[in-house]
Amino acid sequence: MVKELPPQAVIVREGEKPTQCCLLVEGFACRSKTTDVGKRQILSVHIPGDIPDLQSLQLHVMDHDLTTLSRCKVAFIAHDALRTVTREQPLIAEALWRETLIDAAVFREWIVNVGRRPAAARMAHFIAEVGKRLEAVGLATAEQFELPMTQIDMADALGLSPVHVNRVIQELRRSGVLELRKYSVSIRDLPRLMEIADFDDLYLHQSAAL
Amino acid sequence: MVKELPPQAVIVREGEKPTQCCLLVEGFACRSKTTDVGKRQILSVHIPGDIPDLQSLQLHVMDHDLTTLSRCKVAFIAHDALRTVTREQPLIAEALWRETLIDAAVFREWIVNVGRRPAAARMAHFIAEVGKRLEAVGLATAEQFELPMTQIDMADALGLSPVHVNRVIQELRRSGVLELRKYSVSIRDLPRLMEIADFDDLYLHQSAAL
DNA sequence: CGGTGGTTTGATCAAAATCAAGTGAGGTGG
DNA sequence: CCACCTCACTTGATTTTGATCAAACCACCG
Repeated sequence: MVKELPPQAVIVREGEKPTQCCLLVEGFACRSKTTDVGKRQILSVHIPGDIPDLQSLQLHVMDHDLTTLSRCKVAFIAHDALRTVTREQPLIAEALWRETLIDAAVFREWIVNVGRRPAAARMAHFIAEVGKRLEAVGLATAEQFELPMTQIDMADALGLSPVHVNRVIQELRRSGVLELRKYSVSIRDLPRLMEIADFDDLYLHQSAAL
Repeated sequence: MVKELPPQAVIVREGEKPTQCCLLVEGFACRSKTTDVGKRQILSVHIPGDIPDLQSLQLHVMDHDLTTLSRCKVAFIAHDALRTVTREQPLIAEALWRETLIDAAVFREWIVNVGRRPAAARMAHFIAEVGKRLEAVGLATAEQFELPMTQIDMADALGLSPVHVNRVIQELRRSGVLELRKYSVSIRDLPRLMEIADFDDLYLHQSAAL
């Protein structure tokens, strides 16, 4: 079952117990949590081909929200159906398991990003990651892609304030590393970006298995 | 195959391709990454019963280090053996998959912790989490347990400087929330700690499935 | 046109980092 | 047995990074 969703639409909310998973067919989505005091943290950004709530197949209650960033086309797959397949086809189960493990690897890198890198590096790392992932699924080059996030969204992804995000972007622009305007990224100096970002794509586990 | 390891022993290192998983039988271990500029970030802390490198069964190259914190007893399980079991017993595969998904849920919470919570809340959250998890496996109460980490280790887990960790601990001590000395934690005011921490154990997914 | 949401700018403030010394408890070797 | 070393913890002073506050600015839109 395929559905069109507008930007900022909640797909699943923390506390819910979904009976289906959501395959992102078109558009961008993100997972997030909000603290006590109303501060939001984005946990991951998702692109077409991702199943951002695949974990709900085994973890019955959502511990975070899943929201669209842009207009999205999503396909819903019933847990029952998925479970039938995975029980009969262990290799498919393993492939899906692997997907969730890559997800976890990205979370780990985000912990490092937010915990130990200064603001500019955080920003650079985030951009580099999204570019790499889009490139891997053939949706863009690593140097040029759409990114339908406001500076406020990026702030929530990077654990920074929106004002500071704005300043970091300007700094990266001024130093000729990248352009970043209205939902679109152009990387001018990829090697430099990677260096600022301390980026190593190992954690994306994109190389063919084994 | 069971092995005794001293504190600070590397179990697996980033870049390696292990052929076995490690079940922690006794002691504490942690996963970590180190940036460019030599800053370490601890990604998770592991207690007896955990299989901290279970992901290596499907993700062939380690994207982080796994190290002991205290003296540990670890059992190694060959990937081959594990794979045989999981292919024949889908329910076991699912249980292991579920474990890795809880792992991921903890990573998500750590992103929030490090990205959006002030230092005292970070500390409190970390302590609350470890207590809860130890309690769940019957190794301690949530109020009183051993925690073989130096303040430097905690700094690396929380994305803070060691000096600041020290000050935060003193503040929590002074306000009667907890004692924290020489590898041992005593929580004096658990409700208050939970409140400071903005702690909700939902993300640990400890309640019986479904 | 006026509203609204996102971006930009400047000024000020606060949290946490860094720097620099000291303290103190084990552990080791002379 | 004691001097000494090391490592963790502590303290104070200072600096830095990034947050907050407040106000424009600017497009796009109904």
